[in-house]
Amino acid sequence: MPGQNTKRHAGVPRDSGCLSCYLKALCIPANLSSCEKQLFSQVVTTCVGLDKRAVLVSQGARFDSLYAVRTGFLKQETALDGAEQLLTALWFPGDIIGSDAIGLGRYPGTVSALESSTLCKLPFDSFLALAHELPQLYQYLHYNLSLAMHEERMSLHQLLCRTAEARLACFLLSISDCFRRRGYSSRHFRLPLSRQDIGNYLGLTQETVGRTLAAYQAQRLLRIEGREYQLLDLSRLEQMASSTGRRQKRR
Amino acid sequence: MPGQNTKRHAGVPRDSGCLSCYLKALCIPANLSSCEKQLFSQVVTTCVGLDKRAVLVSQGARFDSLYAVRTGFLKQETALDGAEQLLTALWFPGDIIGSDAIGLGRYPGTVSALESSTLCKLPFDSFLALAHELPQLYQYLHYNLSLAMHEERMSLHQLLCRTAEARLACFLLSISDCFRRRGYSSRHFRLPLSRQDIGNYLGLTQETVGRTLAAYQAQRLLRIEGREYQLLDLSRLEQMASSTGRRQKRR
DNA sequence: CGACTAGTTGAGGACCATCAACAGAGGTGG
DNA sequence: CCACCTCTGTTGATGGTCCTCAACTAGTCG
Repeated sequence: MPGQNTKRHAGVPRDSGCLSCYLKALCIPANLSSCEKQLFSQVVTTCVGLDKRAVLVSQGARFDSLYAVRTGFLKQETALDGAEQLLTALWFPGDIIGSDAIGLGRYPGTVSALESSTLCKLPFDSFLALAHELPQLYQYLHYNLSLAMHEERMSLHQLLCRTAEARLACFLLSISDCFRRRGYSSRHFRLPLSRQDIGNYLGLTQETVGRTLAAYQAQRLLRIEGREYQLLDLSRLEQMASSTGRRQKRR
Repeated sequence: MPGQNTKRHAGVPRDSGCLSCYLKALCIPANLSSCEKQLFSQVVTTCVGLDKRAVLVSQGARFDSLYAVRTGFLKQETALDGAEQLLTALWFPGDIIGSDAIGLGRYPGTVSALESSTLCKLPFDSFLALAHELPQLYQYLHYNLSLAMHEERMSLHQLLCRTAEARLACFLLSISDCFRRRGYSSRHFRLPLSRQDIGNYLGLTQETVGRTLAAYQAQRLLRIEGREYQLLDLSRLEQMASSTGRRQKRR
């Protein structure tokens, strides 16, 4: 349904071979032989390009494909019946979009690009058909779904009983870790999210997010210029992130 | 590792045939033919009995089996480095325990029985071997992992920006729905959790949980006697549960 | 009986949502 | 060029929510 998208790239479908993709160590084919990667490549039908702010899938649309992120940065927003808008997921290069839609049969939120991005589309039917030949693909699916569920559960349960200060520290550190695992700097990165987006992700208001970040800067824990973040004191951030309970005990 | 358990049933291994189990419509074999259920039955090696408070698996133990709940009620507690203790999952009859351990290779929390319970043990190796024959089992796994991830994500993201009042209403309604789906009363049930447990699940303190429940009773929304809960006004509870944002706007 | 656990109640104050006003950046049109 | 709008982010005042600490009751177990 390309018509639904507000903006799109001219669609430069890059050579979509997984063999030559520099993300192959992060993405699905990681533990396939090169012969199997060749097979897998055939499932990757198109390489989708998205401009900044362009919509990949709309909330409620029927699920048919997973997408692997090649370049860029995407978010998922889920609207509830009220005026409420939750930011329910963020994706980096190497991540798979859509694994929360398999069970539901519909995409549970609107996915859009935070920067211009390129993605590999994996039609789920073809994926399952291939998985019948290559059980490693099934395994990949279990392991990753299970791991994602566990990590999501742990981090959200932790956030539930944390102050705004600790929630933001958790958030920045997990973003930092995402960049680190992908070979970028863990201390200096661009995070193209508004204060409002961050607030929607963490269950805080934009004012609180702004004030807390300002307090961090005053304490020389980090430096922010626009949407560029520079983490200056990772160990103290970690300390704040894991500070137990909602409040500091009085002494 | 039965030796790790503090208490156990004498181990009455009931006839473990899935064909005769009255939960078969809820549990994994739901969409298998009766011939395939027969095959599946052979994977279900033992029927484990647990006394109240007995431990099924300890946090950090190596993952080897899923467990299906036949009767009873279980919880998972995860200890973090601090003194923090989170209640990260609850399971009812028909639920599968351990799907958050597949990716990690270890059980992420200590699972114990809130009432005396019986479970079917499904060694994961055998499960995968059988799934190679019966791809429906793989499908079952994907669909349910994906659905569980999505529901967990949505409910926890909602809780993040809700007041104690709304969090508790969400919690009670979701428990009520669990009972309804299993054919029990959705308005009158026994919930063998302490205030502390509920607080650990929702990110609140036991005092706040107690006070909020007392306020509900004063408003005739529900009645509590010990750990018996009777929901008197479901529609107003639903209204509180979905009340948007953290505070009521002033008028 | 004392020891322990689960639950209740009250006082005080930390935390953060809310509302409002404002500043700067970027885009548009005349 | 300027006037105007929108979007994003900042700052301040105010008060509701709920955490913390403490004291107390009731029930259970030895």
